[in-house]
Amino acid sequence: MKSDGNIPAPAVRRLSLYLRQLEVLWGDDRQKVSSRELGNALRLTDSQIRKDLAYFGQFGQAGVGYDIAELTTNIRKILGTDRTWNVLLVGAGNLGSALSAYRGFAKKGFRLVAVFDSDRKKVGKPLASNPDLIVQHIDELESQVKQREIHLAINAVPADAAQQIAHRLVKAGVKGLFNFAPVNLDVDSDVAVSSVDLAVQLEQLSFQVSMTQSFVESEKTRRRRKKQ
Amino acid sequence: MKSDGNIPAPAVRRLSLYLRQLEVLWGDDRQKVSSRELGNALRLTDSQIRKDLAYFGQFGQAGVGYDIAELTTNIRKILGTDRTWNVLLVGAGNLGSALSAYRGFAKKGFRLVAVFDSDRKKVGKPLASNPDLIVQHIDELESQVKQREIHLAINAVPADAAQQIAHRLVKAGVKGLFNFAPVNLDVDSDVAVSSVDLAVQLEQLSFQVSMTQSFVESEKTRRRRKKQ
DNA sequence: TAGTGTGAATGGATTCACAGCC
DNA sequence: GGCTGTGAATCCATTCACACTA
Repeated sequence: MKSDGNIPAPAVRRLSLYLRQLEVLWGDDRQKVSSRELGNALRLTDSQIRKDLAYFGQFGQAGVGYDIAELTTNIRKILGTDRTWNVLLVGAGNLGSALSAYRGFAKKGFRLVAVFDSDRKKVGKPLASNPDLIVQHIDELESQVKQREIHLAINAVPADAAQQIAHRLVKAGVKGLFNFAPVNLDVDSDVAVSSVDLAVQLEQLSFQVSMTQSFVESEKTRRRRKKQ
Repeated sequence: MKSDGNIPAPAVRRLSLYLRQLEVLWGDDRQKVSSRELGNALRLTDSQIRKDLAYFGQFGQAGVGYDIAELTTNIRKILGTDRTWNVLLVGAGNLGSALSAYRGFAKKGFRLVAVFDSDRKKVGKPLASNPDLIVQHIDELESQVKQREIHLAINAVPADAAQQIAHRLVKAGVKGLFNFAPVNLDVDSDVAVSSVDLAVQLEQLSFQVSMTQSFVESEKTRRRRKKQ
């Protein structure tokens, strides 16, 4: 594998999509795939896929394409998912609870090993949506991170607590934060943060829908109808 | 407001972040803010913020900055969130259920008005995490979309059903899809799609964490310790 | 012939730098 | 003096086009 000669972030994001598609092809018992075919499936150009992969090494065979099993293995290595990651969850509310039940994580090698909450009423009880996990009090956080070698955390606490929890997680030694609170987390530069703001996603849809001419027109006629 | 003279997608994404920060400032009873100050809070350059806003109009005052209330109103208009959007949810599983309870949507003017599932055991019952909503059978989808003027949908069904549901939603008249399934949805080009793949987000963290030298080093010594 | 890997060309987005305004 | 709005310059990502290989 090539060394990190400054790889574009968009390329890394697409790597995950390539992997997802390769897993589909693998399930279809396919052996080889070309950049063209991958591109068609993902609505990307073939040259982009070749360029992205070339950042990391030479995985293809001219005239043949890429070996699906081999490329899958290689992308997993690149993404660091050729191992199991222990993950902890902070926040046993609705969202946290749902995330703990999400099967997709385990499929990719992410193992949820601990759940924390500050609410004493929840502590000591199993999670409804995943009874294997007993909620621990947030003050157990630091010791558990060390004992169980946890490097990744999902932060599913309310917005007003998110920054403080992030700080504690980082101080405890967590290296990557998956943040659901609608705030910009401030952390050391050697800690990775990936944020999903659910409301922002809907806002983006709102923008795109509002832009499309067909929608604008239909809204106009709707309002005309109402006035009458 | 300027007409759509081809606006960069990244600029639109940042608009949501500006809005989020403006709401914080508004809560602090602030009147004005400069691009510099906004930039510091969001870790962006001041010129980027000015350029982004300039795509849509002239909202600032030289020497003074931007009026917080005014800019907030303007960005809401741009994003199309100066109105209420009716939203439906498909999939009353763990994730869908959690999403239905998420307060953040309502705060931004997104009103969840219907929930659908194919499981007859769930139909007719209220959602545990949001008892105001009664789960309807998926076959009610088409009529409800029309009757209740629903333009946005959250798709929280399993991966193998996601494409089929997306197709039905679009055919029923939904114009924007918020997709949680780990698949590339194929829809008409006038329909907006915004996808969040939770496992992909963790994969990206895994990559970033694996890259940092400090992590690589600590893993090496950990393995050494284990061998002894 | 089919398809990769990659330098060169293009296209976009970000930053710079400054005129103009409060 | 402080700050916006914006062309120009720079930086980065994507696409093109083709030499090369199986």
